[in-house]
Amino acid sequence: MKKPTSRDVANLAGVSPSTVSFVLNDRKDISISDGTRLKVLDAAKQLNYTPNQFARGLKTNQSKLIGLIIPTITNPYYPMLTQSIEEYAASSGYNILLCNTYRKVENEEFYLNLLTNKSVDGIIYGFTPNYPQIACKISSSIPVVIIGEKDDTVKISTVALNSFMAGEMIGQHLISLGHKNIAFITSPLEGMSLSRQKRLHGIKSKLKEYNLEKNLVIKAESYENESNDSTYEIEIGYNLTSTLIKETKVTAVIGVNDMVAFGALNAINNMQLKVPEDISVCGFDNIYLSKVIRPGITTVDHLTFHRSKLAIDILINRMGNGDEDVYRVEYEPRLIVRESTGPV
DNA sequence: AGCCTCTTCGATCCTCAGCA
DNA sequence: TGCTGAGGATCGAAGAGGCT
Repeated sequence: MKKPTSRDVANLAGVSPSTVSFVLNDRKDISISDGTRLKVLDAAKQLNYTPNQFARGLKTNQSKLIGLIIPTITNPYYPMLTQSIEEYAASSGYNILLCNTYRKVENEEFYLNLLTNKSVDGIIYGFTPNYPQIACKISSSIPVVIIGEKDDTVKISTVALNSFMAGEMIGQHLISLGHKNIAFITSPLEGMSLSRQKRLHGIKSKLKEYNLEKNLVIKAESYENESNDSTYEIEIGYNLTSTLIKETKVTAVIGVNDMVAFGALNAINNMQLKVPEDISVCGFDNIYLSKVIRPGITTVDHLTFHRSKLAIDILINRMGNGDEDVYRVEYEPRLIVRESTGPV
């Protein structure tokens, strides 16, 4: 069975292929009689015709595809990001090609090359690139926008979140509740995780303001153990918190993200302690689960939808109008206080 | 064998002819 | 003169076929 083409539609309707193109693309600058228009639409419906996107791209030099690169799908933050990007891109007539790097540099490079070969119209990074040199090189031929950390050395438009401020917000919140012994638990801090480091710096800076910096306990999983298992981050939170409670007298635990905070919550519950009466727990990202579980997790919202929308707008502006400017937009995070944090 | 030219795929769009 | 719609060039890559 051969897929019907515009020529088949034209033959059935008794018009030329160009007339089919005018009608189906609803060209306002060309007048077509209502009778011809109806004949074309009927023929297209009868044949169940859909335009061949590759052929269209051949002529227009547009694939209407945007490549979205994310580091993992196991953390619900990234599906949330993907969904908001997909929805907004669709409303502008674009489709998304999703690439999951599993936080591996070689996968990132592979997908960048794949997306270039697939002739996508633009690329969105859902995180700060681990390979900025390659991303910069590709951005000279394909529009690229990063939804990640602000980095002035990278000449790519970036829609960032102030992770330092996010850390400060959490720190200030816990201090205002009277917490003096605070722990920060995290997946590996080495190498690639700029946002993890900035969150920590923000927390440190706020504690320093109150002369509490020395009280901060930092527990990080080692880089060698980083995995793509779907429960990996929850396990880190669980294991690090279990050790923490045995070894120290912390009254508040900050997870590097909500998933790690979930693990902390489980560990505390398992040790017959109460959240927040015995230990307060908070995280970052404001994923939907942090609102659903009990107690709800105090966290920092990333304004994911707004940032996704802006990233697509910047990308489409460059794809459509050839806008060469490099934009660096930084959003201020929002603290979301829920039941998992309380007074000491 | 190696190189070059032509053809093919399907949709789009510019140009132009026919007609009222 | 304006409306309508046909003809054909064009896009990029791959394969076929011809020539040296």
